[in-house]
Amino acid sequence: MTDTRGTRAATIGDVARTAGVSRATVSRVLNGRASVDRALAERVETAIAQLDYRPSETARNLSLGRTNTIAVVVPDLGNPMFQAILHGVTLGAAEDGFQVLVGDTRERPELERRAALDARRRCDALLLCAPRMPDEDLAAVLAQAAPMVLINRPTPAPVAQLAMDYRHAIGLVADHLAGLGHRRLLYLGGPLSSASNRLRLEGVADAEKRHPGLVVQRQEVGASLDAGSDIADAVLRSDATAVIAFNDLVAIGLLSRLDDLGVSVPGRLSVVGVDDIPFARYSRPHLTTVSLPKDALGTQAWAQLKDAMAGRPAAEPVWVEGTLVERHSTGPAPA
Amino acid sequence: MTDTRGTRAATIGDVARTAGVSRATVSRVLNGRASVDRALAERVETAIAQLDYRPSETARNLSLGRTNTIAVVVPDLGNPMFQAILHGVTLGAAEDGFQVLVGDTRERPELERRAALDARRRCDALLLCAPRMPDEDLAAVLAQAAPMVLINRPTPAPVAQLAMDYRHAIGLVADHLAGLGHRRLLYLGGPLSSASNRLRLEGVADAEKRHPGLVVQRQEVGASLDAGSDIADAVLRSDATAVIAFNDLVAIGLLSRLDDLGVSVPGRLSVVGVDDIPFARYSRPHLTTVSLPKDALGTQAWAQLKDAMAGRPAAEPVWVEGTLVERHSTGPAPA
DNA sequence: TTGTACGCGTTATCAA
DNA sequence: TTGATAACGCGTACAA
Repeated sequence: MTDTRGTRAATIGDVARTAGVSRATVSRVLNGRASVDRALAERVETAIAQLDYRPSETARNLSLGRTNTIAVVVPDLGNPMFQAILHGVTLGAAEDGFQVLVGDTRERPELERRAALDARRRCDALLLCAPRMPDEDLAAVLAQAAPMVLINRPTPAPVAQLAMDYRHAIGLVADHLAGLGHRRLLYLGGPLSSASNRLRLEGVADAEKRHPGLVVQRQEVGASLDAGSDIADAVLRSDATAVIAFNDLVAIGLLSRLDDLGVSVPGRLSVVGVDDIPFARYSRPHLTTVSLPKDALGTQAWAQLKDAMAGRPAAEPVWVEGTLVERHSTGPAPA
Repeated sequence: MTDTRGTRAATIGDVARTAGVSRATVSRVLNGRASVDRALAERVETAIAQLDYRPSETARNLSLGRTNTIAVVVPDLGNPMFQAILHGVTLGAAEDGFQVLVGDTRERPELERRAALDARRRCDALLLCAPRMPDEDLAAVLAQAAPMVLINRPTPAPVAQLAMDYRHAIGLVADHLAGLGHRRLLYLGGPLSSASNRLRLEGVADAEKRHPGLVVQRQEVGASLDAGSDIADAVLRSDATAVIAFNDLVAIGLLSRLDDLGVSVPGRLSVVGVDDIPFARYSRPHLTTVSLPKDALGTQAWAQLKDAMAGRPAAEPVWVEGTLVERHSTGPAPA
C-alpha cells in the first residue's frame, strides 16, 4: 500500500509502457487468462522484473469484487479453544489462497455486532465464533453478513452452523462419573449468557434424568484458570464427590489449587474438564476430559465457508461430538 | 463484498440519485470533511437509511491508498507467546480503527518470505514475529515490506525492532540457580535456526563466565510440551541438578513427566522455564520462570507500527527485559 | 492475438 | 456550499 522508498510503486501502466504493449496484454500474461504471443510475453516479463512490479491487491479487489480474505471473529484470542479454531481455519484458507482477518471482541458482547460487521465488510465471508450478543443483534448480523458460518451459537435461522455438542459431552462425563459410583456432583458453569453453557446445563439435566439418585449442584464460576483456582475452597465446602468443570481451563486451575491444599484427586474428589486442550494431558493428575476435534472444526468451518461463498445453500447444522478421554483425575467415589 | 440477496448492494451513486444530489455531497456528509447544507444532509441521511447503504471498504481502500489493516505473521499460532503478542497488537490496533490480518507459517521457514510479503501487500504495514527464514530472505522482506516492525529477530538492518532479551532472561535464571548452589546445569535448547535460541545460548555462555565452576550442558530438544515430556529420561541420565528449559512449554512437559516418574522437584532436580505463560503458575510444582511482558510487547509493537506508518524513522531496537518469578520448581542443589 | 474503452465504488480537485 | 470530473489500479467485454 504505502511506499516509503520515495518513488511510487510501479503500476500495470508502467509495465505496459516499458514493454511497449497495452495494459490488457500485461494483465493477460499476469493472469494467464488468454494466450499471448511468446515474444510479447517475454518483453512483459522483463519489464515486470525490471520495474519490480507487483499488482495492487486493493485494485484487484475492487475490480474483481472479492478480496480473497475471510473474517474470523472470536470472543477471546486467549482461549485455547478459539486459538485452535483460528489455527485450523487459517490453514484451510491458506491452502485455497485465502487470508484471514481476525477480530477479538474481548469477551464484551456489546462489541460483537459492530466488530463482526466491520470485519465482514473488508472480507468475502465471515466466521463468527461463539457470539454472546443478544438475539436481535445476531439477527442483524445474519441479515447482513452472508455468506457466513456460525460456530457454537445454535439458532433456528437458516445459516450454516457448526457447533460442539457440549450437551453430549457433559453426558459423557456424567455417565463416566455415575459409573464410578458418584452420586453428588457439582457443575461449575461458565457465563450464563453463553450458549455453550446453556448446552452444558441441558446435558446436566439429561444426566439427572438418566441416572435416578444423581444430584448435580450448579454454580456459576467463569471460564478461566483463575476462576477454577478461586473456587477451590467453595468446592471443598460442598458435599460433592466429583466436579464437572466448565472447561479444561477451569479444571486445571482447580486441580492446581487442590494440589496446593493437599486434597487427594481423585481419592477425595474427582475432577473432569471439557475441551481437551494440549495442557490437559500435562496437568497433575492428568485431566480426564472430553476431546473435541478443534482443528477439525476449523477445517470444517472453512469447507462450509467455501460452500457459502459459492452460493450453495446452508446445509443442516453440524454437531461435532467429542469422546471421553479417561486420564487420572477421576476415580471411584469415596466410600 | 458478495451479496447473496439477489439485489446488488447500494452504491454511493444510488444514494446520490435518490437524494437528488451529487456523489461528492454524499461523500461529504459521510466523512464530514466539509460542511454541507442541513436540508441536503438530511435528504442524504434518509436516502442512506432507505437504501441501507454502506460504503464499499474496498473502494475506499483504493481511493485512499490505505486499508487500515496491518498484517501479523507468526511461526505458530499455537504458541502462547505469539498468541499473547497477537492479542496485544489486535487490541492496540482496534483502538485506532485498524484491523489485523494474521498469517501462520506453521513453523516452516521456507514459507515465511512469501507469507510475509503476501500478507503485507493487502495491508498498510507488517508485524513480523520471530521469523526463522535465512538472512537473504529476510533482507528481501525488509526491502519490500516497509513500513514494518520486526519482533525477536535481531538484525543490523535499519528496521524498527522489538525483542525479548532472552540473553538477559537466561542470565536471571542461571544466577538464581547458581545462588541456590547448583553447579551442573542442563540447557534444553529450541530450534538451532531460531534467533531467540542463539540469544539464550549467549546467556548461557555469559553465565558460565560469570560463575566459575558452573558447567552447563547443552542439548537441542524443541519447543513444545511433548518435547519436554519426551526428554525426561535423558535429563535423568545426565548428572545435572538443574534444568533450564527453552520455554515454559518444554518446562511444563518435563515437569509433568518427572512427576509421573516420581522424581522430586525441586528435591532431586530444579527446573526453570522462560516466558511465564498463564499455565506456568498452575503447574506442579508451580514453575519458576522469567516473566516477559507479552501483552506489552504487542502494545509496543502497535506503537512502533504507527510510527513507521507515519513515516517516522525507526528508533533504536527495543529490548524488553523480563523479571524472575520464583515459584516452587527450584530449590537448593541436592548435597 | 492484440488494443480500446469502460466499469468497479470511492475520494479529491477545481470551478461555479 | 455544490457539482462535474478526474484520479486510484486493475480486469475484461468487445472490436480489430
